[in-house]
Amino acid sequence: MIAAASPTGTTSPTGTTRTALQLVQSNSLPALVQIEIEQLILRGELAIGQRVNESELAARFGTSRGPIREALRALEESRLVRSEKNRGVFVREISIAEADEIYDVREALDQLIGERLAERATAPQLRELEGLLAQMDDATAAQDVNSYHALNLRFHDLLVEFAGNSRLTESYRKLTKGLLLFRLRGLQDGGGFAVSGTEHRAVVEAIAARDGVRAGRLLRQHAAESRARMHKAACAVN
Amino acid sequence: MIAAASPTGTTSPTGTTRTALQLVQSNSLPALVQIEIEQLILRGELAIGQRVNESELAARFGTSRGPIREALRALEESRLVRSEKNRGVFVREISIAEADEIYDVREALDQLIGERLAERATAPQLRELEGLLAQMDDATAAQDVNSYHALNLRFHDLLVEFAGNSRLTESYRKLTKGLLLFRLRGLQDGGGFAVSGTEHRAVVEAIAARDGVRAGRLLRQHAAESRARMHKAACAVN
DNA sequence: CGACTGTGTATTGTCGACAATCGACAATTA
DNA sequence: TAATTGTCGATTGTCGACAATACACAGTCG
Repeated sequence: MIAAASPTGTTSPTGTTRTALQLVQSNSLPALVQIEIEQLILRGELAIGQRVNESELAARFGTSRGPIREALRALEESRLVRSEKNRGVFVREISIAEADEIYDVREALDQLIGERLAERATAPQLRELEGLLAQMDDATAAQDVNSYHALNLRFHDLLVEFAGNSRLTESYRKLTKGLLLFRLRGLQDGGGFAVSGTEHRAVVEAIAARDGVRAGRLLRQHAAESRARMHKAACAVN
Repeated sequence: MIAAASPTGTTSPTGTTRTALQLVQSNSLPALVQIEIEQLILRGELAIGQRVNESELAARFGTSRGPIREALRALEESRLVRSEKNRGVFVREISIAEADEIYDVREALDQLIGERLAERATAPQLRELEGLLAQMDDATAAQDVNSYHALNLRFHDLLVEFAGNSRLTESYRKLTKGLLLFRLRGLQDGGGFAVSGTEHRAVVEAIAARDGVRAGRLLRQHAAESRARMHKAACAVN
């Protein structure tokens, strides 16, 4: 599973689930609602391009429309929805041109991530990454696309997390979330299964070798390959 | 002056002021309020760290608290304010460590900007940049710090705009806005007056020569120098 | 004298209600 | 018939009111 979305930006690093008490005390209702709606969008329960009905959401969450509207405004700021005056808010959809723009930025950030990781990654973190690689190999062997996809997301999320720059993490996450809104959802990463495996391993090796420029270059290339796969898959459909 | 903040992200490219009719029709009240509050923060009329009073703002803008709250939630998402439950929202302040994190990302983006500019900048755009350089020389000669600062902001804003990637523009703007929340406001760019001049000129020359790697490297260095100046200024104070 | 407790006020959090607007469909007219 | 206009239901935009909470301050007790 992807790291839990947190409107305050403070994601619990260890992935520990806080008690409901803490959660309701720290986060306000609009913030909770925001997380919930974001999940709805990212899971595809709210279809891309679909209009979001405020009253309906309010009824669903058992609140009034006020908190819902606040949450939607936040989601608009993070570009997950778009809002048309007097018409409502819609789940945002991005074109391939826009996905390209995102990839352009993402590649640059990926390079930075690689460089920083090579400097800062600790031994336990490296072990965790390698553990993930092994799991991904298993998923590949079993041809389990869903597991692989989840592991892949987690892998990249850990990479940026371990880079140790919260702003970088935030920017990167926002970008990747946007990528999930691509019209042709499902082929964001057109089944680049086995290929990714070796690429991932090379990245981790470069990090372990403390070779920043190589890690950066490899991670950037990896993002570029992902983009290329997206193009290929998109062309195959169109 | 810095490019007008637009909560929808669609900044008018030519800088044409739309009619009030269009503005009130396209942008909803919370969006307008958001722009207004953001300006208040960026101009320093709302002091860094200060609590923002919802009722007060509502009275000031002649609305109820609803739209104010929506605007504040959006500003929270863009990290210009932080919100504490049942206590209110505060204008965010960033430490030097956080500024460092932002600079880390900004440097990477600046490099990307330089590369893209060298590919895409048109002749008129180059002329506009050179015109700005001349104006900045004038400001330097007149020792007019305020004008220089405004021109400098505009220069960098044009650079990212001309790079022709809206997502990049958005990310970059959000980052630079965050930088303005640095505790020691005023010395974000510790008076690197004349120095910047030659750096800027070198960047524009590299772009004009269509040398992407050089433009990227120079622009990244320029950001690094800016960061260094911030550190120097901060140390001088502490 | 210091710490604790209980009030009062200011502010935020949430809600339900009403006005404004939009889109669709029916009615009208040339 | 086709285009225009009028009307209606649904949904959003905004508001004022009330509840919940936090903070400051006075009062009390050891």
